Amino acid sequence: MARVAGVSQATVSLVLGEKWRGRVSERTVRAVRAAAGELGYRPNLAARSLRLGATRTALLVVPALTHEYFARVYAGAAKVADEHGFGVVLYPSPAGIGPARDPFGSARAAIDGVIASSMAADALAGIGDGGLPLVMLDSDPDIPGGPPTVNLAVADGMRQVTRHLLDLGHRRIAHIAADVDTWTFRVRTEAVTAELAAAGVPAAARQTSALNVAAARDAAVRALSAPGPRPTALLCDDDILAAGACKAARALGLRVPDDVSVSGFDDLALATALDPELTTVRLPAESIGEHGMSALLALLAGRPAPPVELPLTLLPRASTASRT
Amino acid sequence: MARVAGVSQATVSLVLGEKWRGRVSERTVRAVRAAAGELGYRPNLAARSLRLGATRTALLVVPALTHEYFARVYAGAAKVADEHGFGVVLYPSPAGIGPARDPFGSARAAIDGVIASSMAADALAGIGDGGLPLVMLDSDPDIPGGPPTVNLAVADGMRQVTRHLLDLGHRRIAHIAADVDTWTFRVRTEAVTAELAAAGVPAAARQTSALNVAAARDAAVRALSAPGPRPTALLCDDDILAAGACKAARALGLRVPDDVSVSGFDDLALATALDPELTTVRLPAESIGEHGMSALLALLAGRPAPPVELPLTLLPRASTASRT
DNA sequence: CTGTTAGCGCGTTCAA
DNA sequence: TTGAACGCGCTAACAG
Repeated sequence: MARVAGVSQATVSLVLGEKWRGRVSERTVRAVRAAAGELGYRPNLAARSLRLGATRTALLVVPALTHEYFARVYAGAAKVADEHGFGVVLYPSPAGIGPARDPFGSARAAIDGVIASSMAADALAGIGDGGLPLVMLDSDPDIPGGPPTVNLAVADGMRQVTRHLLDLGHRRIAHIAADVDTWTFRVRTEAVTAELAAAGVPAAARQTSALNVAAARDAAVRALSAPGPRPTALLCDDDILAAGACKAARALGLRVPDDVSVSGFDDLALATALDPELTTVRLPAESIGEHGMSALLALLAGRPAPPVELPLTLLPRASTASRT
Repeated sequence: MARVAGVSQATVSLVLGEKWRGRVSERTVRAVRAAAGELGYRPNLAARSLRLGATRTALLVVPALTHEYFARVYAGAAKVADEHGFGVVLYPSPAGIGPARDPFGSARAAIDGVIASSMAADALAGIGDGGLPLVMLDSDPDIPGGPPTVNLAVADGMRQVTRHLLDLGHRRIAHIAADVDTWTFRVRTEAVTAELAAAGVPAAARQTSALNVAAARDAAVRALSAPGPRPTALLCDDDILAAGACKAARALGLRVPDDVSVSGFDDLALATALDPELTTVRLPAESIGEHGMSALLALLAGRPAPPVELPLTLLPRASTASRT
């Protein structure tokens, strides 16, 4: 207690709470601040939370922390949270390799609200959303009256890649799809199908794969060695899948992009680590984190949080080329 | 308040705290539990923390969340934390692109202890280590009387790679070193130097590089096009650097591993995404997280936490081959 | 075996 | 302008 610090106690609260407009004298304020500095005073968060009923902490639920995308979403959310005196704690959902089942057991900090990223709607039911303010990132926006959403223009991004391949003259395009049942991946498949149909090109042969390099390699081998004319382009749902596709091509003696073009999605660090560098679509991951946190903040303040949709940009690089 | 739930209040505390061995009757216990279920009762963490003076939460400080290694350390730490009713909150240190300066502002949950991973000793001074129990991961163990440490046998790992290249017949080995001033990287350089000297092989030409692919590529180009005989192997401090090295080789018209061998360190997902797959050293990331949390738990319980050193294993893959 | 009481550190309201 | 008193929800000690 900084009452040793000269004057009183409630005064301290006023000063450190910046609420002394016309209540405390300048001199006293300086005294309190000095004392607080000397004693290295730290307000007790637990007591403050108890009194205020709020913890100024948000929970970010992600399917898997090891995917670079979510680390960037976290960074974005943490940035704007910090600007408002909020904290963010991570909860890697059990759907991934996640350790715990209950966020209130794992990230046991008390929580004012939840931000869920790229989660299946039902996986979220497990979360203790007992009336907690909730914002959904990169999720199905079609729920009327549902929580506020911050979305990526995933469909448009996928359309851009498809068109890019089409423009390069490709007509036999295989789609390496992630077999993850979330909105973000369902939309990708739909967009590819629709865009191809609109161009009057035969529907893509589709192979599904788990989200890892080895599985993607196998899927791509299947796509490339299927009966009938060989695809000239492999359109992948994710950079990780694209990495597997490149390996598959090489294993079959095909060169990228000379014999087969490969495109990714996400623009992970991986995309430029590969050789040739991956044509892919950049996702504004930090930005979606920032918008998500802003929406949650709005919710907590009782303000409405209008839905947001963030644009994606195609990054043509060396892994795609004209059909020769 | 679950006192509406039948009996009393302190009784509830006992029941939910599993401390009613010979204090409360079976019947009452059932009544309390039923009521708690009906009312969807959630103990208030803030109040509990206030009363107990402990938050059962640990802070994990990492240099950068986007590096897959730290995500895995977190997963390990979170796993054992959860087993003990603890939570883990992440604090990406400002040294990286991190958002905030003060962990008590950013990850504002109150903290019982701190686990610092791969941090420079001085960067840690900024952390509010005001007498907080501290465990250091993958850090300089040479501080006597310092905090408990959990270390990786980094030197041994680096020795294994060096020996591997030596055994393959390489005599002109260039070292692509990360220019990050932390123990873990300093040790790598020392180990390479020592092992080469022990084998009576000329010291490695060394190029330093920031920890990203583009910088590594440039560094590797410098190493490969330096005056004098060209190195036949590129020994890299990290898989990311190795990815850059592979690109450099190819840009110079050299084949990996036929013309030049490349080795990495960390066994990231990247290592098997590349083609050829990277010879690298596997780091038991989850394991170091687990041991770190265990050590912190020991500290909090007043038990001593003996230093731990975890072994590393060499993973020979396709990016290294005999000198032809 | 069960209920009562006190106080953790803070913000706030009320009286001086 | 400031000090004193109350209560947030919980648990540990003690009284019944």
